[in-house]
Amino acid sequence: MNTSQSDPPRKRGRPRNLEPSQEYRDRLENIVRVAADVFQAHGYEAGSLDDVAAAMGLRKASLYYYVKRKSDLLRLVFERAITVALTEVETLAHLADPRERLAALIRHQALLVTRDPALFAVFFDQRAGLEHADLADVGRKEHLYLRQFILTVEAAMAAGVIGPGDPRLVVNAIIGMTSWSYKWFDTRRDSPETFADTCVALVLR
Amino acid sequence: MNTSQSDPPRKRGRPRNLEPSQEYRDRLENIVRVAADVFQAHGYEAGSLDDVAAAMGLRKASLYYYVKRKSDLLRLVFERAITVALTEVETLAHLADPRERLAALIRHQALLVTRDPALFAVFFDQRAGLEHADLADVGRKEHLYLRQFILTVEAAMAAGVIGPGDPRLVVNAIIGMTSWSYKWFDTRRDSPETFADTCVALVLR
DNA sequence: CCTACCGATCGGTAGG
DNA sequence: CCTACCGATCGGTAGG
Repeated sequence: MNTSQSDPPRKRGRPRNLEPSQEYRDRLENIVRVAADVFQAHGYEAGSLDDVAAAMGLRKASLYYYVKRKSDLLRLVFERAITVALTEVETLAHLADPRERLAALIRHQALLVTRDPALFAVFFDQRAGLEHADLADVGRKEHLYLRQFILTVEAAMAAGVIGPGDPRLVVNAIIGMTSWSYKWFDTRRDSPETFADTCVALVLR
Repeated sequence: MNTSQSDPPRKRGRPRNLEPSQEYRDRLENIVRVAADVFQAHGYEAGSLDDVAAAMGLRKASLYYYVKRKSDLLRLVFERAITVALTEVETLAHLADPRERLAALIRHQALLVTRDPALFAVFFDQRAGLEHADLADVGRKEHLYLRQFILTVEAAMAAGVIGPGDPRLVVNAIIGMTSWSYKWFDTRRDSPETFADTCVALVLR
């Protein structure tokens, strides 16, 4: 099969297209942003590739130059949300004081969602559209996130910073308090910082 | 137009089919229940009438014996949710003690959602599918509900039961804490009462 | 409550 | 990145 008779022991075949161009990556990033808006407005199943393409000034078939399937778009939206969510949370895990750590986690979660409500609307509501493997991947990463919360709430309970109770129920209550903001938060009118402070003050007296 | 020449001054024309039969109403209630499940699983737009009909052992066209349009099904799901939500809340409004009233509202909201998470999943996530007039109607009724919450939180702040802050933000935080349960609550494993107590204890120390 | 059917739209492919 | 097209499925109607 190797028709070339040259000797240099370099890689065989055509050199891989290692790096997609900057334009390609920028355009894909825009497509993902637009897809998040479409999936938020109509849901994943009902949000069509025609909608996404039209908002980008493209034809539907051209999207297949960037992704292989519709579900790739949803996966990319989720990857963006998870990346944003997980990067900071690992530094917060090292805060020693339970009260300080819990406050930082609540604050982080409130800021996260209120800074891009449309992105997290898809993250929270459109999980059913993910392929099986992608769903499992999201579940694993979310588990890491939740574990930090559980450990911190347990520490806060042990330190008497918050009252006793089932940590799982308390964590879900706190996550709900902050996450729910994607449904009502008005980026033009409300301040993420003020809301974050409100949530912290409500839980930590 | 009146071809009848008889004299008794009774109602003209064929007597109106005043009351739908009990079987009809039972069957419609089942259809609404099934529709809620379908709209929860696939979203309103993507959830098909074929899905609903199949789950009822009917053909799609037969659903049009019960409703005129697909959106009627969504409206009926919303009407059920709102009816359940609003009936009890008016009695709670008359509790004099701010602390007691706030505790009762939080408890009511937590029990409401955890007792039928699938129903409220549609109520909270599928609003975009409603016809314009139905959406306005839901908005009006929800406003009444929220006003009770705002007034109660303001009274609780004035009484020093909870810390100061923007009542709108605090109410949204509390509503989020309780409503979010539709996403994680497992009816077979978790107790609505325990969760309601947890929420009350988290806000009222 | 059924069979049969309509026009519109869907995700995806062929081939350039 | 395009035009042209595929089979499948959608909400809804005709007519019984």
